[in-house]
Amino acid sequence: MAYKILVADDEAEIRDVLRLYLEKDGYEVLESADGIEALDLFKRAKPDLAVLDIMMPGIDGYRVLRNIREESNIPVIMLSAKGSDSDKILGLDLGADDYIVKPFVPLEAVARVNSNIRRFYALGAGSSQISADRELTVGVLKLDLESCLLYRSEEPIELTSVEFRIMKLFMENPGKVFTKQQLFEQGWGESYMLSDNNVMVCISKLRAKLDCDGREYITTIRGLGYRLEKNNA
Amino acid sequence: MAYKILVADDEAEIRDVLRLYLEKDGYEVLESADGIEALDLFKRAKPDLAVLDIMMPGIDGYRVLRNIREESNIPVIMLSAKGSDSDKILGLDLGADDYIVKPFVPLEAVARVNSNIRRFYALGAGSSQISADRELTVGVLKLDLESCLLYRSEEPIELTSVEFRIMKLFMENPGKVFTKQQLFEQGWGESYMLSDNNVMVCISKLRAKLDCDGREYITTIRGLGYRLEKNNA
DNA sequence: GGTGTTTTTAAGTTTACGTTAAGCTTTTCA
DNA sequence: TGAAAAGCTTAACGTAAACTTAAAAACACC
Repeated sequence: MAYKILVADDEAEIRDVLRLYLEKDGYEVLESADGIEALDLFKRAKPDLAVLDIMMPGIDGYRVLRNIREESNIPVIMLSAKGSDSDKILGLDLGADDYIVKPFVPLEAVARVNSNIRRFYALGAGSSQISADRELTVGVLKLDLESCLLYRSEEPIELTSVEFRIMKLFMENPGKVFTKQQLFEQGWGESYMLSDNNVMVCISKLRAKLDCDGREYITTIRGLGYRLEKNNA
Repeated sequence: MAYKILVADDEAEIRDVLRLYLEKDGYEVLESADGIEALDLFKRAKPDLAVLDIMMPGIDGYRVLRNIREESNIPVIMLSAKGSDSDKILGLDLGADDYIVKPFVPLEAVARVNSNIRRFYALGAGSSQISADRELTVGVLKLDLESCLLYRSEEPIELTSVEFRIMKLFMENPGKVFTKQQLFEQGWGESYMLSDNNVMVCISKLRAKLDCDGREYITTIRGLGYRLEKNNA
């Protein structure tokens, strides 16, 4: 389920920009134009993170923060117009987790939201550390996902980042055939493969690293793709 | 038999994250949402280690800690919202073994649990050592957490604060690859990395300090990050 | 408030990875 | 049997990433 982000700022423009960017990143955005509305929304909707402007009519951002902190530890990012350090310190002392100075680059704001969500909930897209095991084993091959090292019966083999991602896919699905297109997407993170030669070179290098001769580990299925053998020697 | 870890926090999210990570590491997890429940569970289930949030409804973490200490020396790790050092000192004075500041990186929490379990139960079960680890050792490298000095086979090396935090992360997870983003968060305590050059300069300085030549200690994995070698000379 | 240290910034250099291309090998099917 | 297609391998190359250095800025400690 999408994380809910509470955005409190009296300027509609800021709210719009943040909404645009945050929704593009898959967040659900709740807006409020002042502190009272923000607190109300916080209590009703239970957002997962709050972005609070400091200067708002009615209740200012600090007081919203204090109120939030009385009952929750969710990440709170403060927004401030002036860049004076005293603001920063005050905000962080009151329990804010991060700080953005206006005017800001939208991408920075989104990066900070992402990062705080990731830190606090540790479930963000891309960090598959939770669901993933720490190592994968197929026959005598073992891939250590922490050190990014491949072992062939205890002997360590250094991999490049592309090789690592491809080996990971293979070892998560031993015995399964992957097309060059699939391997390309996994290794390069892009979908437009202008030539399949890249993949072939990579497989070639991998085979050289894995195996002095023969082809015991990665089998070619002509016309289809490649497969990591389940029961390797 | 699996070690039993008592996790007491009023936020379900925190409990969930900790449960997920701890069970991944083979622990049995007992949850409680407030202090009363925590004490009850402590008496009934006899956990091997407790993680206690300080701010809980009803009985707070400090009082739970005091109650536990009246009859047991098991390792206790306190959880506190981003905070003042006085909290930290109070907790440690009351007999806590370690301290985690929210928001925390789950992996750090697990590392601390591991470390406290190892220390307390490794040599002669239940030996009454209460103080936390004060040094980390990886091969010939030793990091003294009190003096913030790094030793390479007895030879002391001065570190700056950023270098220290990064070395600490490395040495708590020897062999593990960290991205520049992760190193930045650890070293600078901030989430938004404007440029990765900082991290590279820091690694460069560290390598210069560690090692007159070569690259035996910190390895670059291009496209992924850096790794402290487990078995350094 | 001045001085020494740490961190940031910026620019120039180096390096290693992925790309490309060309020639080779294997497989398939007329 | 042989030609075409698919796959393989190698080595040179270009480039983006990583590295290094020095100077500027920020910071911390007297």
